[in-house]
Amino acid sequence: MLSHKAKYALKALLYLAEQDEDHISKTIEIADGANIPKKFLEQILLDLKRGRFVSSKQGKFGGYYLIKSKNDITLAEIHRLFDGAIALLPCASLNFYERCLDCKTEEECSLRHGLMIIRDETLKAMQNITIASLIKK
Amino acid sequence: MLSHKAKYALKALLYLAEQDEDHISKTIEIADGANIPKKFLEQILLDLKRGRFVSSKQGKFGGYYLIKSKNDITLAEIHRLFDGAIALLPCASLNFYERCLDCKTEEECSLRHGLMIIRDETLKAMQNITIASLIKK
DNA sequence: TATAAAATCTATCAATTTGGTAGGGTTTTG
DNA sequence: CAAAACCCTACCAAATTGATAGATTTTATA
Repeated sequence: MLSHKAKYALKALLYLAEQDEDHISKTIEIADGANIPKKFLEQILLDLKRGRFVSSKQGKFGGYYLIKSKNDITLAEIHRLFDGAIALLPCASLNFYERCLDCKTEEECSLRHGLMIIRDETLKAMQNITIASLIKK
Repeated sequence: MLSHKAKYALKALLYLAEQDEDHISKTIEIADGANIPKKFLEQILLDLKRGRFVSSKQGKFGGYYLIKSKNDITLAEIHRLFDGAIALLPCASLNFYERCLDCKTEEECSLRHGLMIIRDETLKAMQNITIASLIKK
């Protein structure tokens, strides 16, 4: 399941993607528009900025805006940024790999192969869902 | 990600599936064989029993055994039993549906449609991974 | 029938994660 | 120069997770 953070991030990105080109959105505007607690949203927007999905302008009339095309922001990326691995176990993960400590031998654990198949399928599907694809319905 | 419970459950089922037909496995035997903390495994086996994947015999020479074919136990079922919904949000779930409370209108939330696509793909993949498929490698 | 072995039940617990809130500080700009 | 916004750090309560502990019930058999 997605965390609230990831869900809010997607909704915030959706909000930004729906604005006119060159429009800068204030935090409070996004919070109201997407129904997200403002202070919580602040942290999320900072994460999105660190992830180079959005950028910001400070000072009066400042705010946030997309710096990545809505066609290029995928569910997979947002999931990884906020919720980490897409695979079901760390030993089957591409980006968050860790060895299974409870597997007796150092060989592959019995689950790994199957979970890598799941990961590939899920990843493929998640890379197909973009912010743009969520808008046009 | 899978919880330890779900992971241990899969490993325990794998262990049981690899035994001879009619063999009854004691908890301690499964715990040692699959490297699972014994007391924790006890709870998991009870859950698997309630889920009708295994049955048990009490008393001396008792233990656990599969009552569902290893070809019919899927990753999807184990995920649902221990970790709940497969969908990324409750509003996109088949078995654990709940309305999005933070969506302003009562209509579908903007994420729902995309997440249902992911759910379908993931579910299909997870239903293809059975205990039997994990054994033959 | 006593006893040993095994499942089963009920409670508890520490650590971590989650979903926030609070309160400032810093930077920019009218 | 002050307002408006970003930015940062800390804290907090509730829930979840990953167990452990101990008592009880059931069963086979010596």
